[in-house]
Amino acid sequence: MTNRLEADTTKITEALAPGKSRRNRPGRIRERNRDCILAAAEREFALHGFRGTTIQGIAERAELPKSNVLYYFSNKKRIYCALFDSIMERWNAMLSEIEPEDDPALTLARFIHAKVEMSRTHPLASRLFAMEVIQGAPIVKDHLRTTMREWVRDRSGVIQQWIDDGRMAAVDPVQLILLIWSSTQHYADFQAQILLIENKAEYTPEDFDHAADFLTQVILRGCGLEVPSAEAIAEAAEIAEVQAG
Amino acid sequence: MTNRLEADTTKITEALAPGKSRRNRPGRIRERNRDCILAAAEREFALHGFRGTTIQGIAERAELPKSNVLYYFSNKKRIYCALFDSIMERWNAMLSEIEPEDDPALTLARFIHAKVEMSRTHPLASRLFAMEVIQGAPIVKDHLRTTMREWVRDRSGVIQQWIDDGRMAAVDPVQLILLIWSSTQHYADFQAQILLIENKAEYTPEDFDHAADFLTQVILRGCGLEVPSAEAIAEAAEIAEVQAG
DNA sequence: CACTTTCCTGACCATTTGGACAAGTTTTTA
DNA sequence: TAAAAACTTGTCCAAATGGTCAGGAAAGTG
Repeated sequence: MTNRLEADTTKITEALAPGKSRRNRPGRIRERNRDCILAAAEREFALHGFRGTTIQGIAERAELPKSNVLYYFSNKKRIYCALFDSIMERWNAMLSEIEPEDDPALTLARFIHAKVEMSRTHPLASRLFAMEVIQGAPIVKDHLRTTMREWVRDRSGVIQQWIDDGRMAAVDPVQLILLIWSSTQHYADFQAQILLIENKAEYTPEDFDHAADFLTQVILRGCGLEVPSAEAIAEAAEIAEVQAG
Repeated sequence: MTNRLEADTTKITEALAPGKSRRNRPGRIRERNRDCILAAAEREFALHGFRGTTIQGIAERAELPKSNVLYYFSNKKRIYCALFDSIMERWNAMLSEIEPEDDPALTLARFIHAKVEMSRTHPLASRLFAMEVIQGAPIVKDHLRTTMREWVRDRSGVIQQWIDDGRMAAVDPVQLILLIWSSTQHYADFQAQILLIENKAEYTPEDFDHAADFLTQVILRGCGLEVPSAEAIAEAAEIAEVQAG
């Protein structure tokens, strides 16, 4: 009954205490329930937005009493913020550095594929982010103004260098990043529309591959670049993963 | 005190009764208030989604008592639906027909420009639509399954014909339409993100022109098409407008 | 002008909301 | 194993919600 206000700080026990079995490690209950609540909240918030989501709704989806949810997160906003913390962290992890020496075509192709993959594996996070931004980004405003702005500045600098070196057509680098961002995001955010138009009940894994290939083709060609082979892209992605891991 | 339930049908008096002055034409109060409520509702729904929007909030923005709002629209859902009726109508009006004989480059360029223009003139409608689709399109589901599917089928048929005739590169026509849709929509829906990244308080009119030109360049080139001059695009748009009017 | 229709709105209501809290149970620790 | 810490949850509450309704004001009509 003690730590009510600080109850929603992340990762109390970072590493397992030595000698404790995994099953009985302290904090495991907290971890399990937090994860469960966050998963439920992600669905609810992505479905109804911040104001439209009720704690009761989250609780029901998590199959916990409302009071229990409020034990772990002192109020609705904290749940919402906790979600964005983990979403932003994940994005930062994915969006790797690029260097002027890198190959433009391979780098862009890899970025497109990674972003589509993100839409496939984390569609709810994508929709949640979309909702937040549509509503004026009240929570992630700071993050966009700082981290993401910097991220875009760095990347567009490298792209501009590629252009100056004559390695690709002269297109506005920021616009190019926005184009890749929006067209890839779209598969997660507008899933309902796409499925209805294509008369399908669900995406198949190939849908994402096709989408990524299509986007790579059109955008790279649009930038005056040769489209690398699928193998080359996959290979580049693997190298990047090894470097990151 | 009579027509409470049918109060929210559109356009009671289609034409002005002859001999009536415009100021005193019956139904003018209804029309004015309905418009006012719908404008307020558009902002609120685009900002908070369906569940997150309150009638009280709409009423306050429209500077009317809540009861008055409920006099014109018997419940929240009716307001929401009325909005989508007008949005869909506007879109249908904009999205003109295309023929296999048309020039691919000019037609696509015009479509991109028209869509960006839509993001500029009706950003709230765009965001409202985005919210609706993210939430699974509960209201516009039918429209997407019928009208919009047909629309995409027709267009992609023509594009496929262009490809078969060797007039453009072989790209998936449906994916192409989705790409144009998403990249143009993005400027309205993710306005907050773009402005924060570009460190601006507001869009300038040129921002939209730049965006449209950029997208035209990259997408058309990506489809193996020559990019028409800005004048040619503007001219084609005017001709289309005359034909539509 | 009288009378009908349309418009307006304050008062009201059942339900839901976010959240506080106390009294309990379970788990961890010394 | 007993005390401490962590966890659980039913109960409660004030405020907000969607929506009703009756009764009055204004506008339109013959």
